[in-house]
Amino acid sequence: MIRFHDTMARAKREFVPGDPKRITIYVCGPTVYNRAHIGNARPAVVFDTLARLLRHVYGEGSVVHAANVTDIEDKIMAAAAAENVPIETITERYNRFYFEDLAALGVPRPDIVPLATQTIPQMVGMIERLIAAGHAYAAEGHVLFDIPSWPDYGRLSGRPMDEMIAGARVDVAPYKRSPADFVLWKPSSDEQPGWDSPWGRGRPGWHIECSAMIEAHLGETIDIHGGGLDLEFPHHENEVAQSSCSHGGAPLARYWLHNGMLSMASAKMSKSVGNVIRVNELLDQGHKGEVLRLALLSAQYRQPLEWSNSLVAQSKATLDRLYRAAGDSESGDVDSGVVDALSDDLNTPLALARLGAIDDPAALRGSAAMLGLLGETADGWFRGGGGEAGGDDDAEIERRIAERSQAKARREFATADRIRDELKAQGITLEDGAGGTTWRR
RNA sequence: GGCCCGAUGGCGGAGUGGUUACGCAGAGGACUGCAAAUCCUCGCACGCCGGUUCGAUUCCGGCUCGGGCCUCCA
Repeated sequence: MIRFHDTMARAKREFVPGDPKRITIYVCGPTVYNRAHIGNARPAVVFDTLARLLRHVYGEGSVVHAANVTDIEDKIMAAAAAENVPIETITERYNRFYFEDLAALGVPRPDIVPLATQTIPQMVGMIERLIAAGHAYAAEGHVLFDIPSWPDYGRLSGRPMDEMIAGARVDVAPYKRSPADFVLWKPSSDEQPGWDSPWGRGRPGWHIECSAMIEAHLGETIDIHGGGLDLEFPHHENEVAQSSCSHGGAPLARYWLHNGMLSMASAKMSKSVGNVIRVNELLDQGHKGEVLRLALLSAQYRQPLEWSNSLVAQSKATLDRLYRAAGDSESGDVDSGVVDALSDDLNTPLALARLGAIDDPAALRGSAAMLGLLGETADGWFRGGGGEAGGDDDAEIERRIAERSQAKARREFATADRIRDELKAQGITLEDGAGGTTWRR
């Protein structure tokens, strides 16, 4: 039995998909105007792991995993203006970087990656239905969602609606009927990107994108909606309102899963605070993507996670040990203890602990795949990354080792140790085993 | 201010009403020419104050501290 903590229910619930042959997952993706930091990568890694579990349990072709890319947004427009280029230049660049970074973390491209700019007609259609149903209104070129028209507003995030309406503390635009009403569509000037609509040339608000993309690609009610905890309000709350109100009250998602935030220096990692470290920076520092992935999975996904050098170092050490244990074996059966741990609200730390207890190298490798780990050979893991980093190539290393072995055979240990020290200086560690000497970088 | 979450050993991090992980780091031992790796052993914890209970780290209440959302945010 799989159980997930459902934000809407505020409790763990047994997972029962609407259709076990087609389990639908949607995760809010990036707005592509700069490079992803490691905090942005957490939901991608978490929900990729979730998809791996579901595919294992329900069958390879049973999961449809979608994650959007927001490629029209005011920050993108600002970035494009700063470089004096069209927004496509910005969005295509960072879209590509985003999936490159994720690939390094062992996250494959989701099955469906809709672009906001290619879903405009669906958004317009949804807005029209919301207006017709009395849940939205047009005013001064804008269209706004009418929050008082939807009594369930606030249920997901557990906020009383009347308080929110009364407590809006930002400047309230004059065209809003109620302070908390949010924008579905806004007008664009001639210079700004825009699309023709019944309300004039304009562009969509952020929240409607996800609702429309889910409707277009996955249907009215999906099984799992994921995303960062910081999106719970207002973004997800608004999605619920838009989708339910345009679908005659049908729920948007059966299960809402929210991952906790990554922090650094004890504060949430965020661009506005500036305490971010980008995925590509970490990779450039020589950390392998799999190490970063393990670090992200070292805490259960709902918990906050403090990012630090020590976390990365510990993850590296753990992975080294796992690779040594796995050796060069083929991938074998998945350990049921690992599946059980993941089935309990994706308890990755417990799954990792059980992984470490597996004796059989093939089972270890097969089980690690559930977490997206141990994806390469042990040789590749320990010896890869050489060559261009300077130092000897593999053949030269082998020659030096042979030289040292001969010295050892003559019991000239000073010579043997000198060779070992010289290799050590190049980052090559030797291990004398029963079957001869092995080495790793 | 409102709403919500967390507090476990040097560090990371599960879990449990009564013997509790696991990893990293550390100590000792085996092995080794010496190392490395591996194996064995060891030490160290459940924020504070009450309550319930035969018994609480685990349940309840209060407190303190930390964090998140309420504005863009994974």
